[in-house]
Amino acid sequence: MSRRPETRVTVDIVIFALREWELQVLLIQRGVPPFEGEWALPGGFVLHEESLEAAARRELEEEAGVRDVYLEQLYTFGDPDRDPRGRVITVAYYALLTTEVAPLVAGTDAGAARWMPARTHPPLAFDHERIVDYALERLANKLEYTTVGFKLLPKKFTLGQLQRVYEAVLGRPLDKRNFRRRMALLGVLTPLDEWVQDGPARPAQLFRFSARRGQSRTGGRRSP
Amino acid sequence: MSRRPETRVTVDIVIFALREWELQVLLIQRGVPPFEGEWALPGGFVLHEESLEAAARRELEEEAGVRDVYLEQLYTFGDPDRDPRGRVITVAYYALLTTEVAPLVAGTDAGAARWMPARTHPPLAFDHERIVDYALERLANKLEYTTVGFKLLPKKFTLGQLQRVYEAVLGRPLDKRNFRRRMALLGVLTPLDEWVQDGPARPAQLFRFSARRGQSRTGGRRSP
DNA sequence: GCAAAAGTGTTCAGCTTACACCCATGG
DNA sequence: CCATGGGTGTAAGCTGAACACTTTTGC
Repeated sequence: MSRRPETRVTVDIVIFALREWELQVLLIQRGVPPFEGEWALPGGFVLHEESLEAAARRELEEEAGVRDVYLEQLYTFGDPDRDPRGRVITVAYYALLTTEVAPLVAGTDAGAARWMPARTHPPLAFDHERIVDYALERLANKLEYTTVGFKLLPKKFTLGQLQRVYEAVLGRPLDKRNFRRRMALLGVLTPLDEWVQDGPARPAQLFRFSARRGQSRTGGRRSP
Repeated sequence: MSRRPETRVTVDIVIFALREWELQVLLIQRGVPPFEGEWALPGGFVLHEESLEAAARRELEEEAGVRDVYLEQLYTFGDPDRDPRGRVITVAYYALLTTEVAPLVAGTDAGAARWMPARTHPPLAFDHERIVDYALERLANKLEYTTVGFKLLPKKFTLGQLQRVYEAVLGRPLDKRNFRRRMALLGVLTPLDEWVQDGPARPAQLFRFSARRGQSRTGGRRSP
């Protein structure tokens, strides 16, 4: 009885976080062939009885040690030759880590896992470059018509920090007054009675995000 | 040696076309269990050596008899219990048929394949309702910032027909003058020296679509 | 006092929306 | 002559982009 060649399904995750106000992605250095020694996205096989999102969340916990983060399906890549080991179809996700949980990620700067700038990183294994590029594009687009941006910040933040998030993701500077007006118009910012200092300058007011009922464009669907 | 339970991958396609200026989808009546006798999306298993898009195009040809149509990946559905036969992950696509090729589709009104209104159709097998709903939502969104709408029309069309496409997809009436100005501003309409009559009324000028170089938002990516 | 970031309004252009009438044709 | 869809302009409101100075603090 000839065994049919098997198709396997993986999830790969583009994990974004801000580090020193730069948008970075978490990459893993491969310890085994193929692409041994090269950098790749965290990911792994989908277990038989788990949903795709559950697989992605399991990998997030196993490889980055985080849970309850923003996660969204990106695209499914299935070219027959994308993995030299055989037929592997991957469902790509992207995740957004708040600045509170990002530092907790294992191997932050040593070991097999490492944060790298999202736009300038070493060549990646498999077709992972394409996946990162697409995730960047999706994230930048969603920033314009949703409130995903807040998922990269801590619970309390200043308007300057919020603007730096937008600038880091979009990759271009924004006008301070226009930006603040636009955010105010969104109606999702609650000012707090707290002020903090960022540098040797005037203290800035803290705000928190509060999604509006009925218009919770909190970042789009997790699944349709 | 215990055989690991296998995960299989399918593609399912929401095939849209306009019929009598109504947005319809092509459905297949299942001849075998599960869901025997119920309506479902056309689709099938991904072969071992073909890409996901190739699988979708093969199904389009096998089940609808069409090729060279607009096709875009939608989302991947992978809940463990979405198919009673076992673990089946499906990569959903949607396709847009021009009014020229739509009538050629097999079993147009008899047999196992049938066009049904996209918004009011019988209950569907598996999780196919969700897929159709999501495809409708995606299509309506893309109509607003791309030129996918033209993919549902013949090469030559009148402005009235173009407007009916938009109204059918968006599900609401549009203002004629505003619509025509907006289309003109897009700069993708080439007027022809031909006029046709739609009904017992004044003849309408024909136009053709011509994508502009450098801004070919022709409907978005087929793959990132 | 100087460097650094916070905070704050106005103007202009372009786009979207609302809205009504005459025209050409077939029956 | 009437029903049907084709074709056309204008005014008001809204949105996005450009743009500069004062304030508060640490050093």
